[in-house]
Formats: sequence, C-alpha cells, structure tokens
Amino acid sequence: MLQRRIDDHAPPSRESMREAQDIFYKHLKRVGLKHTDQRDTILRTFLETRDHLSTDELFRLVRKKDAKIGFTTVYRTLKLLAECGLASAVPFPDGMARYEHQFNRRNHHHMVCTECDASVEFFSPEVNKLEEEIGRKYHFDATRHNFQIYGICEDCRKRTRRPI
Amino acid sequence: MLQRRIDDHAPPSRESMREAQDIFYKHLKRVGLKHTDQRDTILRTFLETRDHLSTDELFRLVRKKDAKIGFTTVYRTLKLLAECGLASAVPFPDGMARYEHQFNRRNHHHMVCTECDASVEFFSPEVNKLEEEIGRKYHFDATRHNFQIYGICEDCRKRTRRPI
DNA sequence: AATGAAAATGAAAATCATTTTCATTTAGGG
DNA sequence: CCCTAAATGAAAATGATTTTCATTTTCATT
Ligand SMILES: [Mn+2]
Ligand SMILES: [Mn+2]
Ligand SMILES: [Zn+2]
Ligand SMILES: [Zn+2]
Repeated sequence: MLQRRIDDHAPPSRESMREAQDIFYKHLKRVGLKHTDQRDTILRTFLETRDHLSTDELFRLVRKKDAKIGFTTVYRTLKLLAECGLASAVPFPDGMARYEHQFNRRNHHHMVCTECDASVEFFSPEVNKLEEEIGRKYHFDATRHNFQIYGICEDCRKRTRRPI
Repeated sequence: MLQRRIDDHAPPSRESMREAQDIFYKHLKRVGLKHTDQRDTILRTFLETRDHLSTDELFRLVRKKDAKIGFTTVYRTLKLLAECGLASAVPFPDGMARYEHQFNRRNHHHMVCTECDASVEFFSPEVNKLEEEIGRKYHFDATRHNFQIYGICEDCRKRTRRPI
C-alpha cells in the first residue's frame, strides 16, 4: 500500500538493530520462549522497512532472505513483536491487519486518501495531549489512542482538477 | 458489546423516524433502487438503538420483527445506510464491522476498555478542530476522521483495586 | 558432547466474517 | 394489468486469520 513520507529516514544501524533484538529476546526470555533464527530474520526484515505491512507482505519480504520460513511463523512472530512494543497494529480501512515498527521512531498519526488509499504520516503533539485530557475528564486510564484522518490527498486533488 | 452512556437519550419520535426514512428513500430513488418493506424494517430497527451493531447483531434484532428477513438483506441495507450518511462504521478492535446510526445524533468519539471491551462515548470539539488544522497544514482535503482512546475504564480499575 | 523436555516450526486444515451467486419473487412506471 | 429491472434470501465462495499436529529445534542439565 502506497505510503508518502514527509520526513527522512535511514535504515537502522547495526547497533540499533542489536538494541531492538535485545528488547525482543528479553521479552521472549520473560515469557519462557526461545531464540530462533527465524525470529531473528523476521525481526530484522520488519525493522528494515517503515511501511505498514500486512502479515502476508512481511512474509514475502522474509521469504527473500530465507525461503524456508513459513507464513505461520511470520504471523506468530508479529504477534510477539506487538506484545513487547516493537510493533503496533495500524487500523487502515482495507480491513487487513497491518503493522508498523515502533523502534526509535517518532510518534505519528496517519492521513489516508480515500481515493488512492495512500497514507501520509503526520506529527501532532496536540493529539497526545487530548488523549490525556479526555482520559482525566472521563476517569478513564488512557494508555494509547488511534487517530486517523480521511480525505483526498494533494496528488489526487491535482489529478482531478478539484482545488481545495 | 457493552456500551456505557454519559448522555441521556430517548427513542426516536415518530416524526424523526419519518425524517430518516425520507433521507433513505430519497437516496434510493437517486441511485435507482426500490422501496421495500424489508428496508423499512431494517432502518427502523437500526434507528431504535444507539449501539454499535455488527451486521449479525442487527440481523438478530430485525428477525424479531420479521423472521423472514435474511441476513444478506440486512448486510446490503447497512451498506446503503452508510452510503446516505444514516449509518457509519465504527472501527472497534474486535475486528468485526460495526455500525452506529448518525441520525439526529451528537458528534462523538469513543474510549474503549482493553480489559472488558466496553466503550464509552465522549464529546470533544477539539478533535474536530484538529482534523481541520492538520488537513490545512499538510494540504490534505480532510473529510472525516477517526479517534479512539484505549485504556482501562473506571469500573475495571475499581474491580482490580488499582487506582489511577 | 549427550540427553530430554519444552517449545518452535510449517504445512495443512479449520474457522468465520464477509461477499457473491443465482433462482425466484417483488416493486412500480407505463 | 404488464413488463422489466431490482430485491430477496438460501447457499456457496472467498479470503484473512487461527488452530492443529507431526516433526524438528532449542537449551538447561548432565
Ligand atoms: Mn505509520
Ligand atoms: Mn458511538
Ligand atoms: Zn490520493
Ligand atoms: Zn473495563
């Protein structure tokens, strides 16, 4: 699924990769699970992209590195990554479960174009403040939120000659 | 799915029901579709509740009024209602498609308890303002948004003796 | 290094919400 | 009333997700 960026990014450095693996393997140890090559490969592949990947899309990327890794293992690993905070589900309107990595990454939200399905990330500390305020106001122990804006992206607007 | 309210509400009056039917049938006429008893019954049933209903849940309610109406018709009618703005999908984390009616209803958002799955509606004009501002800032023609807060509801917090 | 119990793997099957198909019935303009 | 396009609903298809299970692997302990 197309994704447009408004910020730069470099692939993760060797050491930040280590750092993330550390988080993952500490989590595995904590819940009594084991370290495997498959999990390593899947984590590395996942961190190398900033896309919003479906399980199948990640599976296809993983398969390029190790064709013997099965879909089921990718599916299960993605769940583990979400458990320890390295991944989080992004609810896009295509209905499929999609994940993005949350390692060394600036907190952001998404605008989704209803015309071309592209998503654009944006940054808004105000949204985070709102979560807090509303939680306090309604006696709700808020831990996270989800905010997405739907509409027509700049490109689609230009394409259809319909200025804002 | 449990839903707690912080505002009062009465069942729709006879005349507001008419008003909604009018919107629906104008829409049907516009797109060349026909008026049927089934569609009437489904719309009435849908407007009588403020819950966030899955297709199957609405189907069960509809069935009480007319046992001959099929699931497929409910499914299709819900789509039509969404088309003309009388219904809108609410993306709750249980993964199922859920709809709430949007007729004569105050604009609101949802807090969802990750412990008991209950949802609480809240009101925040600030969120609407944010949609506008962000759209303007990023040259995105924003038409709608989705904002949900996840956390632990008051009841669950009391139950587990873990004050905020 | 060898052992063995617990966990991991991956192919295949199961699940289940959603969507489509299709034979039959119905709405509604003329 | 007639005719045609649309509606209906049962059944089947779809497709993402999840489970099952036989086999393999990890790793703490000898
Ligand atoms: Mn993102
Ligand atoms: Mn609601
Ligand atoms: Zn677009
Ligand atoms: Zn709760």
